[in-house]
Amino acid sequence: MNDQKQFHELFPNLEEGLYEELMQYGDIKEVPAGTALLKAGQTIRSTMLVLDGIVKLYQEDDEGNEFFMYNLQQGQACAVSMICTYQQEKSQVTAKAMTDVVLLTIPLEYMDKWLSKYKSWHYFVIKTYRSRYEELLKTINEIAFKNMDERLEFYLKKQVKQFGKHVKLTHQEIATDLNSSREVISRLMKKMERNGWIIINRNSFEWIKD
Amino acid sequence: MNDQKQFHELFPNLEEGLYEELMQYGDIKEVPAGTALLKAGQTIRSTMLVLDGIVKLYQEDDEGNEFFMYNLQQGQACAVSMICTYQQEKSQVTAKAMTDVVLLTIPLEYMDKWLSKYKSWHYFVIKTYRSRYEELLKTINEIAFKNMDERLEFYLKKQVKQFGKHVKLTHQEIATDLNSSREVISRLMKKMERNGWIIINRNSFEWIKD
DNA sequence: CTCTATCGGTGATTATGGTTACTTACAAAA
DNA sequence: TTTTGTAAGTAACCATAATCACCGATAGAG
Repeated sequence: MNDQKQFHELFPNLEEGLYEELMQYGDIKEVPAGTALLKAGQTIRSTMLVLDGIVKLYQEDDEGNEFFMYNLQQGQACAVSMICTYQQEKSQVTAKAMTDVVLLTIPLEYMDKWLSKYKSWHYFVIKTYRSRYEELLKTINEIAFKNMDERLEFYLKKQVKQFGKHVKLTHQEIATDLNSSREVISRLMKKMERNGWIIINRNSFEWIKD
Repeated sequence: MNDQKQFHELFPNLEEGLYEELMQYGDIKEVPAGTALLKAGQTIRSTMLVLDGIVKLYQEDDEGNEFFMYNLQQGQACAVSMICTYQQEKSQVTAKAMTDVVLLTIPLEYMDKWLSKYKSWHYFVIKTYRSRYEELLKTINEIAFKNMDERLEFYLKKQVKQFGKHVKLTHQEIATDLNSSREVISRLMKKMERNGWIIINRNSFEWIKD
């Protein structure tokens, strides 16, 4: 079975019985790009594993400002939904499908059941926490110690790593992610172009440095 | 036994056998205020539970700038050391005893053993991750969306919550925690004093608002 | 009691990045 | 082909906070 095979590759090192239960009780959902998967303040009833596509996690404040945290891609799980699922808590963050996305959603009750039943599930959960925690540490590092030009470079490189050299983002979208303004991003990107790091196109840019 | 009793209160809802093992294999360490408990780049071999005192967790960049993340107090555990312990990874953060501190350190091998053996330990680990992750989210919120005056207020309130109305910190120490400069903090605190929020003393301040 | 080190207060200046206000460029719809 | 909407470029200006320079206050050390 194709799904089964692909699943083994995306999430390696789980126990055989766990794969079966994941297939049996997990719910595969296909959502189009742009779908909101998690809203700040919402109560969460299931955990998400990403099978395909890219999901963006970001913070939103009361005035509607946004701040990019990190992306999830295939083979990764949403730590926030795990965390919240646990005690049916409310999310502090927002998640959005950046591309068409295929998800495996796992109802709350299995989260808990599998933790005692499958050691590999336990490790998976821990690993998910750890890597997301580390992403947040990196993000804090950026925002606490660096100026806008360095933060922009870090951000753009991250996008290039995920989407390839040719990234489809407007200056406005980038500005929103960095909680800056379009003019500032345009200025800085123009400078990067003059320095031969990128080529700016309408609605996209191409990374040519390194 | 006094230690045993106190331990039950600090870390409630663990299994009886786990309390015994914690007592047997955990190592109680008393360290004086100012001790570095975790250094960025260091490999970690044990997890820490805080029995008494306050431990500060902060980031440090290459140029020696600091940025305060959160404090741990009695009844809390260090998520970073749990995370790093797991795969013997290197710490990205620094931890320091802010007061005289009593710790229970747990060697790496028991971390893992207890996860399969005691369900309550499992929950404890998960809970620790969750609450620290949420602290980081709040920190990101502050730094991403707020100005210095609001961040300072948030920071000072946090200290008051932990140390009481009378907090012993110099302006320089506060500035370092917020990765700002002493002059900026002095100015803002003077304004808070004029507004009747605090009383400034040499080496300390008192919170009088609310 | 005096000296010295540290802490805190404050004005002036500067740098970073946010804001305002247009302009130009492009692409799809009419 | 003209219209219209959105993206991007740019200059001028402003706000926040970092930096520089200095002074006064206070607490310990001698």
